[in-house]
Amino acid sequence: MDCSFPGYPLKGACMLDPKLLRESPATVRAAIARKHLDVDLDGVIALDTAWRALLAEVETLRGRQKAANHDMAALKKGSPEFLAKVQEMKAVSAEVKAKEEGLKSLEEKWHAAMLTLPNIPHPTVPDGRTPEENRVHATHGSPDAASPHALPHWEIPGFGNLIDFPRGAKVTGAGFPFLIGDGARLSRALLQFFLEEGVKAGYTEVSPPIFVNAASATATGQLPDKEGQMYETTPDRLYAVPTAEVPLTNFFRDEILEEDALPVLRCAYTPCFRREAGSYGKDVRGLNRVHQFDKVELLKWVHPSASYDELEKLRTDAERLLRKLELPYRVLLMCGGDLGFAQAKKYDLEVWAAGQKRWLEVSSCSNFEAFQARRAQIRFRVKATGKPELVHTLNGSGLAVPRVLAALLENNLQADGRVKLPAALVPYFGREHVAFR
RNA sequence: GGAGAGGUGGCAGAGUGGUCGAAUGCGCGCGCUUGGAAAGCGCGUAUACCGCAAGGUAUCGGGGGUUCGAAUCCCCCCCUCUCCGCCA
Repeated sequence: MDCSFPGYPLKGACMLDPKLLRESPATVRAAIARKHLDVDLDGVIALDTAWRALLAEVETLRGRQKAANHDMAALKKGSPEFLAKVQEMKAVSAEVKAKEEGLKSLEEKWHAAMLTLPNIPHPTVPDGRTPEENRVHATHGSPDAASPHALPHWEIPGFGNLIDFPRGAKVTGAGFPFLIGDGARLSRALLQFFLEEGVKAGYTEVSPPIFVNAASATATGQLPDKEGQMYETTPDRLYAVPTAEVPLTNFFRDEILEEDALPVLRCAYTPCFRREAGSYGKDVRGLNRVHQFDKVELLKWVHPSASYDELEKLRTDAERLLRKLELPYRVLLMCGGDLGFAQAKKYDLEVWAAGQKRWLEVSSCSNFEAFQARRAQIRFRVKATGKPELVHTLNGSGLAVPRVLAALLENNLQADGRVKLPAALVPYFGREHVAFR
């Protein structure tokens, strides 16, 4: 039930273009430096060279086999010439077998090594190593404008009536809260609002499977690097999706689209499941970090020439949601060190949570250029040449529900203990106020 | 879950051990023909990798095996369809 994995990703699909490594290793070296990664580039290059040399040897031998095969077809079976040829080719066959074994193991090493090479950051990505060095690209609304009654959402009187962590922990485990009454209703209203806005912005709504197989998780990079971060099912070895990005991106895996079809815009709501292994600390309180949460994801498959325009539009589409919700937020342009392995450029949207007095990430809008597309083999046919070329993929949250919900509760808490909802949400929620009892 | 039938190029569909990257048809592209079109005729029409190039190699659902040689034989897996069972 593992869909011929792990054979799948070895079919020549790696993330960075091997040609780039050969023709411009300096570019790759610079990218590694800008992302502050520790990669043995020289080792990768050595493996690549060795692999190519051995491949040439094996192919030459196979060529001999093929030629002999051709000759033997013309010979009389069982004739002395034929039998001599068989003897001769037995030796070649043994040699091919031995070398192929070496090639296979070398190829695996080569592939693993190639997977350590990160995507190249875009020139507009600022230098920097830590999150503190991300550039504040824009700020909208003022944190000071939030309610003077603001409290961290978990301290709001009656919060437990809307979001029940203890019972969630009893039933499932820590980080799996129940949403009840207005909590559940507000969450649903937000989802509905996000989806409707996504559709209005031109994204086609999709409801994808929320379990994926290993091949899909590999194509989008969850495997093998983040294996421990996903929930895995037994006995079918399916993975609960950490984001809709995974099933959505894989929709076109191993396909060639028509150039006219680009860009393809899609949005999807899914619950998202994350083990969050190893992330403890004070930022995990309340809804800030949970193992299951609802999110609408925005996805784009675009022509390479358009991907940076599309990134700006994607960011704008996500921002619009926060504006309509009248939440103060800021846009961060991620620096090289905080960019992420697969991204060429990334904006984070952070909403102001007035009770906690801190910014919460609610969206991350990224251009992967051809990095994901290469691994997932998603291409389009260039009309002028008839040849396939990799698409560029982008994605961004639009948006993650729990933190938005938290910010709404904190920022709009009134003296009477109720929360007043922004006008845009009222049609979806059905009332103007959230009550905690 | 049980039983059976299948998975070959954009599609349909041949091919049961060798000269098969794969007949034929459709579709598509270019050209001829035509006042123009249809028909007809001719040519072309997968992807990836290696190579400066010439060229080579791989791929017939996936993986493994037998063999000098596998689309073709053997084993395992996946998927689709039909019937039965079960079920929201």
